[in-house]
Amino acid sequence: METQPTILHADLDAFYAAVEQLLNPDLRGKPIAVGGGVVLAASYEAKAFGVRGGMPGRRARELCPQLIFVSGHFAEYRRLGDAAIAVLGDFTPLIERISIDEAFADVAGCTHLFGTPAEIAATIRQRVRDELGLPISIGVARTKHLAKIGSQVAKPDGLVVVDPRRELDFLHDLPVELMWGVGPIAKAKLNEQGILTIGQLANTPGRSIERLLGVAAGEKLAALAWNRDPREIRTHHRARSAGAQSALGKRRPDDRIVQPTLLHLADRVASRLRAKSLAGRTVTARVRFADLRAVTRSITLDAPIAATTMLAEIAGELVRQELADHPREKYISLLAISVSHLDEQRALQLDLPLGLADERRRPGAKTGMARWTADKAIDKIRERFGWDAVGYGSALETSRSVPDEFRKLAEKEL
DNA sequence: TCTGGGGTCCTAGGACCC
DNA sequence: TCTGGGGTCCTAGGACCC
Repeated sequence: METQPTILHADLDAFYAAVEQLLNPDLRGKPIAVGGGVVLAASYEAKAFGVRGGMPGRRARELCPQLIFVSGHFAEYRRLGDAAIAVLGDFTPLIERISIDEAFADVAGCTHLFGTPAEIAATIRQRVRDELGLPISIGVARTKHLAKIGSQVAKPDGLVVVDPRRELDFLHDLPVELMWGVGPIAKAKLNEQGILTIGQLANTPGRSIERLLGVAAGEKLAALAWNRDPREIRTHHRARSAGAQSALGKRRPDDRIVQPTLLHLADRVASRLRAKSLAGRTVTARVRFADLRAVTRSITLDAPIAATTMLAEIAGELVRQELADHPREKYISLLAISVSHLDEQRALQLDLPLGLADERRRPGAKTGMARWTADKAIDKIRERFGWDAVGYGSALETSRSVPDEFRKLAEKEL
């Protein structure tokens, strides 16, 4: 007797655009894009013209002159995304949420209550349609990889159940780029070798794939191509890093730009860490130049930090080194800060100034205790009055190319 | 007319330790 | 003087995913 396919992958179709068309009936059936300077999301009608997420608004308008731009209803995305995932939650607690609009679920334990996995998937799709007004595609299979591919094949607004007896038949005819982990670069390398389908990949010697894509990727893809996917549903993820970035257009790497930008980024990252009683030992700063080449520099500290000004200063030093290493670069186009090696801070330690030892090297600087107190005070005010009530980096308001609400949607739970 | 912002994981070289 | 090997951590870059 075979294992039944009980893994579902559910994926809301063109989610942000679908929400806009739900909220405003005039937009239904029309090519729309959420965003302005940059396309954050496009409706299927717009995708038909080649409009894609991340594309400059101007380019999108060239491709599709009748494209309608709408500013996003980000709070609605949050609400409806959560509501859709909650429908899954009515069937099983075994849910792994991937993003605002996508999740895996394992329904093995509830088929006696609700019917076969295929019936459950059909019910979920109907309920999301009826209760929320949104199309959602679902793949059902024995593994996450097949379920994910199933939902991609099912789009838009479809359901695909992969018959356990026909898994390799299903898989091997599909193009390699449908596999998890095959992006534009890997696809090009594989295609160059005449490998177009997953079946062709499966029948290529493991060694040549590893030579092409590296050992880890080669082994992973070979396993997936033969339908060996050991990954299980993971309901609790621990984030391994937290970061923030800001595109700047094209600017001279001037302290008057760099410092306030880094302070703002540090503020975003550090306050998120403090809210979850986390701190991190490794600070990474990224500078992108005008030609979009980027360099990173990182430092691993002896003790984890979560203080805004300290993070900003360390990032500032890293950025200074990067700029010094590239004296011929006249312009920068992006700054980013990331903190990793995250560690849970015990409540007791949290009330103490972290990195106090650093003060010795900075005579005259604010003490660690003073900084910590200032951070905590800001956190408290924000708890009561909202993020914008107080903080750093207000000078940057005008240069923000993407709304903060959009950023928040992309943040993973720490 | 060069594209936003949040992440994860892998690779490769070097330092350092036993 | 030249010779071995394994393991861990750090750093920089890159591919990929949503």
